Amino acid sequence: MARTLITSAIPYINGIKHLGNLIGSQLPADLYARYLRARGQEVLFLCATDEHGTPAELAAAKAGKPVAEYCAEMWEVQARIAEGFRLSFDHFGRSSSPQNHALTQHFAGRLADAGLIEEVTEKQVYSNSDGRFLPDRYIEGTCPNCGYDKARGDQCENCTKQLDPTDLIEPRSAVSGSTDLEIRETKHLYLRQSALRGQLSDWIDSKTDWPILTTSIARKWLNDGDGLQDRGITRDLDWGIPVKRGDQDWPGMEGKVFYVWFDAPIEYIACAKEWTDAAGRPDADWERWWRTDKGADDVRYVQFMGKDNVPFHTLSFPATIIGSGEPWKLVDYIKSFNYLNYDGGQFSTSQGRGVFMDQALEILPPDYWRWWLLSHAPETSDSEFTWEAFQQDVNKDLADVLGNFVSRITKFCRSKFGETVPEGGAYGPQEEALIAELQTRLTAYQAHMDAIEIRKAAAELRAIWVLGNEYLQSAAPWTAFKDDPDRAAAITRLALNLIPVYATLSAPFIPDAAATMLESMNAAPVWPEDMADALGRLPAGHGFTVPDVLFSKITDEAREDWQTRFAGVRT
RNA sequence: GGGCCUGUAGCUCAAUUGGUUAGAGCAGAGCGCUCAUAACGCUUUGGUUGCAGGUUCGAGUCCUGCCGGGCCUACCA
Repeated sequence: MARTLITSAIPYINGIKHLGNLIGSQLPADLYARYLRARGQEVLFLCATDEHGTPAELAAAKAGKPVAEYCAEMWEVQARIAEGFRLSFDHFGRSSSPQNHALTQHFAGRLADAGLIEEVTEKQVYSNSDGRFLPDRYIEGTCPNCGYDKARGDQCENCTKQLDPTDLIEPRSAVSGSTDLEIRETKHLYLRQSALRGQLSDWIDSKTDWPILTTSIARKWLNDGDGLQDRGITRDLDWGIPVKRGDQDWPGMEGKVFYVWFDAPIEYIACAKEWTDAAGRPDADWERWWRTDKGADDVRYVQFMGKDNVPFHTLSFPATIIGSGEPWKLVDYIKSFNYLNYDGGQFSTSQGRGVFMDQALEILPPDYWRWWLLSHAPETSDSEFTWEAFQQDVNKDLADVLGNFVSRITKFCRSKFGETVPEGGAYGPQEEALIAELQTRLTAYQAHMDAIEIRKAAAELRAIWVLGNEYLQSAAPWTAFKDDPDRAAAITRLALNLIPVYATLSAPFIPDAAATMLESMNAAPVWPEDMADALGRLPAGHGFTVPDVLFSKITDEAREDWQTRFAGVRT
């Protein structure tokens, strides 16, 4: 059986993510995982929280909590919200897990043994009053170029000039505002990515089926200037994975931790071990997904991420894996996304602009969000969320086209034949034409889903829903019932059979509604490989119940209310 | 500054990689139906494909320039 390993970019720990983050990786990954499972594939779908780094420490300090405690709490919050959106992770891990500590240290040791680690002494800005080294962008000051007084140490946002922290006039800590800064020497480990440039370049060149967005970003980094640069993989922080060489201490690196971008992708692997450890299962059970020498050579590995994550997934992480010299699974396909904007601007976590995942679930069930976000996934360019479009699209697609179809045929049947699939009549030319059309569209739908063309798949699915309404309109069982009840029975029987088919096909997008549809029809989710077959599955005499309204509509009042409520900044 | 992406109907997006008359959904207009969540179906109005050149028998698609939007630019993650 085909096997697919799916990972979603792991969300950072410092707060609740917004809808732009959701559609950028977790939601499309979930769609694909659910689809492949429905097609009978064995799937391992992993995600986790990304917990290390300066922002996590600062967020914890702001919350007045030890960073470990803060992260544990935020992991709970994110895990609960993920459940709320029905994200079907096989395991939702933590980059701070013991498994990731051990594995990250293991990789560092292997890379060092391979001669791919270099120790570099460099100068960093240290803030005495904050008691910490500060990353360049956490230093603020006046731009020497344009005079902007909130320029960051890496770049001035006003004139876009790239800066060094020492360029700033009157530099201060962005954390505390303190000007008590000094330059200190510190030693760090660098991953010699430049030594792997040829291998990485060949590997990227072999990925001819990848989106141009993905490969062009990778090539830019490979070829820009002097080519791929070596990268520091350690930091002077308290919170993180202590620098070790395998299980040995690393002389001279005491008190330092690995850089978050070094350990975060490794968590994709460690997460699989967390998954089997939690169930008390042997390592072989996760290694068959990750080690090509232990059964993973037939696994297809697909990653989902926003475009900002592409360099780390196309270069840094593969450099870690290739450099280790061990037979770990490399990614086979990367699906990357552009950004979702909010009502004319960007969603912003730091500015609290837009709709956040917890708020979204407070006002509407997950299927509404899933459908709209997925059917508008920013695949080719940035896309935009507006409340008007959201209301209009969701009401039309979910309530009018799909929900009302289920409602009209179940209620028609109940009033004329009772809550039982009616007996009598036979499928004729009209039914054959419908089945042929469904089969054609099903093939297209599957092709789009296989190719992870999400918007196209959503459009095709919607077209499949529309076929049900077209059929009812032209077959008009309410007319036939008057002088040919057998004919009306056959039409009704077919239309009722559409419900479990629609539920099964729609489940990756709208799992809750799909479950309700199946439950009300007393049916099981069976993928309709053959439409004629699938539409005969509910036989005459099969009992069902008319479901409650599947999707109630978003009223103008509610939309206006939300529009106002989410216009400002989250407090 | 450099690199990459992008610009198609009022809105959101297609267009088999250079091939006939540029297509869908929504919104608008008209008609039909009465099973249904005032839902559904049919028909229909919208286009100098950002602008200006060029290559070609043929350009939304390729080339050049310009204009607009976006992303990245290696210590945020």
